[in-house]
Parts: sequence; C-alpha cells; structure tokens
Amino acid sequence: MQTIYNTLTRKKEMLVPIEPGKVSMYVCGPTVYDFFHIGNARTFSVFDMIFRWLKAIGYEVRYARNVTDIDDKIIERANQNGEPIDALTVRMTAAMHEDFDRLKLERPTLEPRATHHIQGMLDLIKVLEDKGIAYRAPNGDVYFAVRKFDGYGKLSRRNLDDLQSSERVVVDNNKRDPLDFALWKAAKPHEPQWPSIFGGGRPGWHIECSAMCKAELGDRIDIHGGGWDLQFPHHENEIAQSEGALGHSFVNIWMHAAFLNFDSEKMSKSLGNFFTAREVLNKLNPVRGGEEVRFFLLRGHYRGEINYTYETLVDAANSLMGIYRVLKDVPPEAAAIDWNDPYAARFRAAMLDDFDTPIAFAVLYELRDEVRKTGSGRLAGLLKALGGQIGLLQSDPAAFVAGEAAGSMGGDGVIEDLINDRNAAKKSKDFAAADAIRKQLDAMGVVLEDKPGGVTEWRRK
RNA sequence: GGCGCGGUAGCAAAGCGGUUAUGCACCGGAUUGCAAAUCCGAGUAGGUCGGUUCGACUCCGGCCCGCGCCUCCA
Repeated sequence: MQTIYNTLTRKKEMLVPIEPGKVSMYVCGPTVYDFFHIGNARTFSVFDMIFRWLKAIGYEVRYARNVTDIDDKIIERANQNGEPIDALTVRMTAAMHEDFDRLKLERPTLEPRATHHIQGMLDLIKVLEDKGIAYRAPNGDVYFAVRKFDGYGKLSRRNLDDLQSSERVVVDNNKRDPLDFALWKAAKPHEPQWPSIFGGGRPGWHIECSAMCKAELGDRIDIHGGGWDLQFPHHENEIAQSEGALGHSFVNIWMHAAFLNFDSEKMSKSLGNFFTAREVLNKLNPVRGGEEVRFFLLRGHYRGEINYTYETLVDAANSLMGIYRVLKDVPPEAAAIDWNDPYAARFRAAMLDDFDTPIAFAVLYELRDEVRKTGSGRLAGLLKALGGQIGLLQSDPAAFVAGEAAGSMGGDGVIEDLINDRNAAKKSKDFAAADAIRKQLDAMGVVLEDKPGGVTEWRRK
C-alpha cells in the first residue's frame, strides 16, 4: 500500500483512491512567461516520478498539470517585449515542452491552459458570489471574502488575525478585508479581457487552478501537488475557492516538493540566483545531460531541500555513469519485474514509503554491484527495469557511456584514426608516441579504455 | 513578530533506540608499458548542552547555527 505524506494533516497516510484503481492528480504547472529554471524542474521531475511510479504499481493515473497562460507576469513581459501575449505564451509553451522532453518528463494525461477555461472560472465565481463568499468591489474587481470561509489557513496553519498583523499586508479600500484576494480583475487598458456578467476583465491566478482542476478531474481528487512555496497563499486560496463553492473538501492528499537551492538559498527568479534548465542542459553532454539532471533531482528525497552546484551535479552524473557502465558490459535481458526478487522488493518497499528515492537508489547501486560481480543478464534486466519504473536507465548504455548518439559513433573518423595510430605505436613499443596521441585525444575531451584483446574503446568526458 | 523546516563523515544523502545504509571523491593494493575501466582493502559521521534509557545519531527539552513562507514565486 502506498503511503504519502499529506501536508494538510502532516502525517504519512495510506493512498486510498476515491475510485478504486484510479488516481487523479493535479499539479500546478508553470506560468509561461520565460524559460523555467532548474528549481522549477525539480518539482516537475518529482511529480513525473510519482506519476510513473503510481502507474507502475497498477493505478490508472489521470495527471493534470496546467499551463498558466494569462497572468500579470505574462502581460508585463509581453509588453516589455512588444509582442502579443499569445505569441509569447505559445513560444514559451513550446520551449517548455522541449525542456521537459530533454529532462525525460512524460507528458501529463491532461495539460489544460488557463485561457481555455475562462467560463469555468466565471461559473465558480458566480457560485461563490451567490453564496455570499465573493463580492463585487467598487473598482470592478471581484474578491473572495476570506472571513466568510471557515477553514481559511488550515493548510499552511495560519490564522487570519496573525496574517492580518503582518506588516506586509497592504490596505486596499476596495477590499472588505485586506486579506481578500481577487477572483476577477476588471479590464484595464493594454490588458487582455473576457466579457462576463461581472464586466470585462481577466481571472485572478488562484481561481484558474480551482476551475481547471474541477473541469479536468472532477469535484474531488486524490492528490494535489506543487512546490513548497505554493502552500500559501496559492493552495490556501484554492482550497477556499473550491471548497467554498462545492461545499465539501476537494483534495485528499496535498503534496509539496521541497526547494532546490543555490548557495543554500532558494533559487528564484526574483532573487536572480537561478539557472534555467536549458542553460544547465546545454552545458552537459547532449546524450547524457537530460538523465543526469533527472538523476540529480531525484536522488534526494522530495521533501528535503537539495543544493544545486556544479559539483553536486557532477557527483550525481558520476554515479549514474557507474550504473550505465555495468549495463553496457552486461546486456540486460528484457523481462517482467519479479517483485519477489529481494532487490525488487526492497526497491518497491522504499517507493511505497512516501517515494523514498534515496533508499530506492541505494538498492539500484547494490544491484549494480551484483550485476558486475555475477554478469547476470537477468539481474541487469531487473536493474534496468527498476530504473524504468521511475523514468531512469532507459538510454542505450553504449551510447550513454560514450556520450555519443548511437549511429554517429566515431563521427568523422578522426578519433578512430588517432586510436589506430596509437595502437600502431604501441605495437612498435613507441610508448612516447602512443601517450602523445592519448594526450591529444584527452585534449579533445576523449578518454580511452584499452580492453583485453587489443580493443580500444573511447568515450567523451 | 507569526508559522514552519533542517543541522549526519571531504561532499551528497537515508533508515533506525542496540547489528556495515548508500553514492561520489580521496588513500593503499592488484591489474595495465603507463593510463582508463575493473577488483580487493582502509579511513573519515551524526551542531551543542542536558534529560529519559541497561543502551540514543535515532525519543524529550534548552541553546547555537542555517533556511523557508507570511507579496509574485516550483
């Protein structure tokens, strides 16, 4: 039985799907105004791992990850760029898919776009207004009245009076309470707008997720996820909106992925201390980079912070390389996983315990040693298959180790020519010449490995 | 100020009241013309002060340090 830590109750709980055998999961996706950074990549990699694992243990998973394509930041950026909003969001959504593909993220089952769900948002707002939980303000905005919703603050454990006293709260005469938040923002010049019974305008950020979640997955879902920083106010507001309108709880388990830090500080756009995912990827070997980053992002537990540095990334890359080396030397046999196998059983137990990837990875390493020791194709197959349960180890091992796409091995033949020259020099015991060639290859980023039988293999550093 | 998270060996990272976590790096040895890869082996832990206990890295409390949310943020 799968257990999951629920942020709302702060306990590990059994996953008991609302519909037996089926799991619905909603994750707040990116706002497409710019490339996403490596910290964003962590959250999406974590939920991709969860998506795959839940499928691996037999659930039919409906995974919705939205695209926020209308928001203050998008409007601001489009104006800065002097480009239409649609052009910006289409461009950045395409870039997002490219980067997700490189990071080996599976496409979610559903990928709703906010602008395609405006009516659903308006319907929700109307229900809230009818119930007296939302109100129209003098400036044309529609606000959510936080004092009218009993459970406000239950996710992030805050109470309205503490929040009220925070110095960051700004008084706004349009709001009945300073903590009320916008559901619908009245139209302004140079901003996109949709007609509605509340007047022309656009949705607030929070209502977007409430509406998309309801439209795509229904009135009650099993898992709702996102980054740690979304707990307040975004998810708190989402709870208030959805539960306020529906009259019942709508999420069984709330999950939050911890931050990825840089220099021990949260990586964020506003701090400016970020690396975009593609920037990191572009620095790595094209054959290996995507999985190296994924491996790096998943080797720590999803609820613990991880620190991104070049060193920690290389560390992870080395570990991954060790596994691929074995898979190259011992061809994996394809077979269904025998979950009674001790390695498989331990891997599974770790994953079932709140997705404990550090333990699962440790099992993979031990299996790696076993495969190398025994040369067992069956165990190599198990190693590859277990990795595959969470989206790892599916590349061609020879290509991965060489750092060169299968088929283009050797490129223009220069490397092979040099290796042949070196082997000739070795044969005539001219070791100085042989070493000079190896040094030359090293400078080209190519490392040699002399195998038994006079065979020399090479790989990119 | 309110709420919350964390401090484990050089670095990374888990479980666990008593038995080697694990990985990377490093060191010694084997192998190699020399390397690389591989194999064998060694070492380095649990912020701090107390408490509970036969026994604590693991439970409880104080202190110190780091981080996050409280405004948009994965």
